Order: sequence, then structure tokens, then C-alpha cells
Amino acid sequence: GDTNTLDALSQEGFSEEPVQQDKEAAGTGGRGTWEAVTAGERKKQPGRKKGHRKVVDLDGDDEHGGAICERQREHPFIVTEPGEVARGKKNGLDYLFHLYEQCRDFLIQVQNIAKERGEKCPTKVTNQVFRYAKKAGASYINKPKMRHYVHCYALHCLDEDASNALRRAFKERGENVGAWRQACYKPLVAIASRQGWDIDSIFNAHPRLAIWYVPTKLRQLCYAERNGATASSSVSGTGVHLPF
Amino acid sequence: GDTNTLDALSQEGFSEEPVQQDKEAAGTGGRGTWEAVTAGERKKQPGRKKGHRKVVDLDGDDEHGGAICERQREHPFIVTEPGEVARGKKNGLDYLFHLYEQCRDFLIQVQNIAKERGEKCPTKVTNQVFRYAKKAGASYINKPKMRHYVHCYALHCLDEDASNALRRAFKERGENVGAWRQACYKPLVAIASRQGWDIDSIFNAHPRLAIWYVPTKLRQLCYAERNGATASSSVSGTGVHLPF
DNA sequence: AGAAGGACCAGTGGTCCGTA
DNA sequence: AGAAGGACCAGTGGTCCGTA
Repeated sequence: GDTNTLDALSQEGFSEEPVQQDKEAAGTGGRGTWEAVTAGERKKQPGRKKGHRKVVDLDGDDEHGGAICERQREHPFIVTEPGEVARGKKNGLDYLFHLYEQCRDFLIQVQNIAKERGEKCPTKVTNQVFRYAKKAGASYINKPKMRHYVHCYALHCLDEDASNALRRAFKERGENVGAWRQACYKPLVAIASRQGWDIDSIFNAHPRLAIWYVPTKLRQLCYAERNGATASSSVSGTGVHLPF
Repeated sequence: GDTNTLDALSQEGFSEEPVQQDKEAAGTGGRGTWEAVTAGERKKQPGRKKGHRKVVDLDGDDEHGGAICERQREHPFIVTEPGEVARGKKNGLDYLFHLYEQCRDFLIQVQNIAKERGEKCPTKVTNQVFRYAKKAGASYINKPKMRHYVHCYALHCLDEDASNALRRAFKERGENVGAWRQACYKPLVAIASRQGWDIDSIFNAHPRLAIWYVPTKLRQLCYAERNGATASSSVSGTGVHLPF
């Protein structure tokens, strides 16, 4: 790892199993469960990356013996149906949503530590939680990724049927993840419109969603739609009339 | 003013009356209401300071004609009984608590603006609120001061009788504001002990208190007392067995 | 091309310490 | 001495853009 600065808040909890992926939502990161299973490979410490080029190699026990290895990223997501496992070097959307549940677990651990110590207790997934996740071995969790897909997870939480239907439709059409991600905004805006446009309340009312910050773009889309958005108006490059 | 950076979030709301102090809790800042009344002086733009030495003088219309004037601070607080107006160049505790109510009003204005614009809406008194207060003319409100006395205000909110009794006792004994401020911790810790030590819940359950962050020291005192603090233990220099 | 994530940045919470 | 508050600083929320 490259975060060697001591963080008094996050030093406990390392005896926990680091990660422990669920079977039905198994991730397929650089060397994740699915790949491990199909290759007959023994499961290694999950999320352990090969080494970051910019960082002194502290591992020493790298299995290839090489001092410098290529940067290993998570496999990209593809649009999968509910229950479908992604084939090849891809990750499916069940796995994506599973990452949000894992973040929730890490938040709960951070909260428990904070309460024990009488310290300020986060109510949201903060930088501290991402740092904790990384230290606990879940290096495949990072802030930009989780923030990028929050609204997709929100739709999954708030209207699983609509979310599932959208996944099936986009898979069938052969759309890429970016198109599916964009399309997730529209049904959420529709939900907001039925609930007085208060997207913050909608998030906060759902126990698994309340721990996530409302994404800026979703907030802006709700605002634009509420104010009777016209065809010419747009929010930071995204037309209000969504492509879906 | 020295904050010339544009803040899109805080540009509205300036047609509001800037400050408008209540009569019964009139402050006596550099040139506040009480002083103005006793001196027969006409009330000027409240909170307008004489000019900050480190800043280019943008006023021009300074009433003394001097380019550089001495820095004018708020008068220091003294321990007053409930309803008592501080005499001389002092401010009383009713005025102190009134500042917290004013901050609440500024927060509500910031919240209303944010909601109108569909932006993130603060639930606490944040830097943004202090900036807004300053721009609205309430330059006598500042973050270090408000944070310094939050727990005193908390006691006033949670147990006004106990707060009043403490004020009377400390006034009678001729104690200074610092001693009174220190003494406010103990009854709060006692309240927390009766409610499962959850000081955050106690703050959040009270509508006027919920908008203030729990002060670090109060949190630490609750933690220490909960864990059966001994005579030798202390929290950052303050003995757990408080001087009161 | 589409996508993952290191790393940056403006503005935050917190409070110290030079000031009056 | 006791007290008010400018100003600093470590770590935050947010996301861009060099990378693979």
C-alpha cells in the first residue's frame, strides 16, 4: 500500500477477514474470484495489486519475483442481467452493486470504532471509509468509481424492477456501461418528481442509500426538470432530455 | 470587507435587513445598540468595522477621515444574570446566546437559497453560513467565538434552569467568563450520563442545538466520564474532575 | 473508442496563537 | 491577567484527466 501515514482512527479492525466476497456476486478484479475459479487458481489476498510503479515496492513476496510489475486495474464493467456472471475480463453489475454493500460494511466498522473511542461518528461513506477499506485489503474500492455509479445503485435500491428492466434492455441492445449509466438518471428523476423533487429526502429515507452523498448531476437534473426544462437547456453538457 | 472572491452560493439575500438586533438581548459590540443608546449616538450599519490594517481601505467614507484606524473588536463577555444588561464596555450572556439564534437565522436563509437553487443544503452552521453572516453585515459573528461557547449555549438550551443558576452563582462569586465557560461542561456531562452518554443524540434531538457541531472537548469529557475517569486522568489538559 | 482510478484542488472543520 | 478572532492547517468532497 502507499498510504503509510498513520491514521489513529483506522488502526483497528484488521483482524477482520479482508473482503470475503459473496459467491453470487463474485468480483473479477485483477485476480478475483471468478477468474480464480475458472483458472483453478488458488484465491489470493483479494484486491492485492501487483505494485504501483510510483511507489517503493514494500511487498518483497511478489509471486513473479519481478521488482516492478504492470499496474493492475479492475476489469471494466459490462451491462449484465440480474444474476448473470460476466465472462472474460469483465465485471458484471451485480458485482458493482455488491461493492456498495461492502462500503456499507466498512462504514459500519468505522462507526463502531468511532463509537467505542468516543469520537465523531461518520454517517456517510467518507474519505475515512475509503481509506479504511483500502487498509483492510479492499484496494479495488476507490472513491471515483463509487461516486461515478452511485445513482445506478440508487435506482437499484429504490426500484429494483425498473433497474432490472433497464439492465435487460441495455444488454439486449448491446449498449456499453456508459450508456446504461446515463440511462439510470431518467427513472430516478421520475421518482423524484413523484415525491416533491426532494432527492435528498429520497436518499435519506432509504437505509442503504442514506449513507451515500447525492450525486451533483442527479441533483442538477432534478432541479432542471422541476423548473420545466426546455429542449435548449442543459446541465453541464448533459441535455436534460436524456438519450434513453 | 476582505472577502472579494465571488461566492455564487451566497450572493442573494442582501436586501434583508442586515442584523437588526432584538431589544431585550441587545449586543454592545464596538458600537452596538446599548452603547449607541446610552451615548445618544445614531445607530450605524451594525458590525461595520473601522478597517482592517492588513487590507486596502475600500471604505473612503470613514467618519473620522483617517485612513488607518485601530482594529475594533467586540467587547468581552462578562458573566451576567438572565435579563441583566452588561454595563460599560462589556457584553452579557443573553447577548452571547442571542448570537446563536442569529446564526440559526442565517443558516435558515442559506438553506432557503440552496433549496431554491436545487443545491446541496447544509444542516449545520458551516463556514458558508459564517461567510454569509459576514456579508450580511454581522461581522461580529465569527467561527472561533461561536465554537468556543457552543457548550454554554447547549446547557442554556437543554436545562435553562441549571444554566441560569450557574450564571447567578458565578456572577455572585465574581468569576470571569472563562471560569463560567469551564463550569458549563459538568452539568452537560451529567445530562449525557442520564441519557446513555450519547451526546450527539442529545444535540440532534434539540431543534436549536442540532445545527451545531458537538464540541470536541465535550465529547472527550463524556467519553472519559463514561469510562470511569480516575483522578489522575485528564483530557488535553483539562482534568476530568472539573473545578466547579 | 470506452473505462478505471491516482491525484489534484477549492473550500471545510477545527483551533492556535499573535493581538489588543 | 483574560479574551476576541485572523489566519493557518490537515484532511474533505468532488472529479478531472493522464493512463491502460
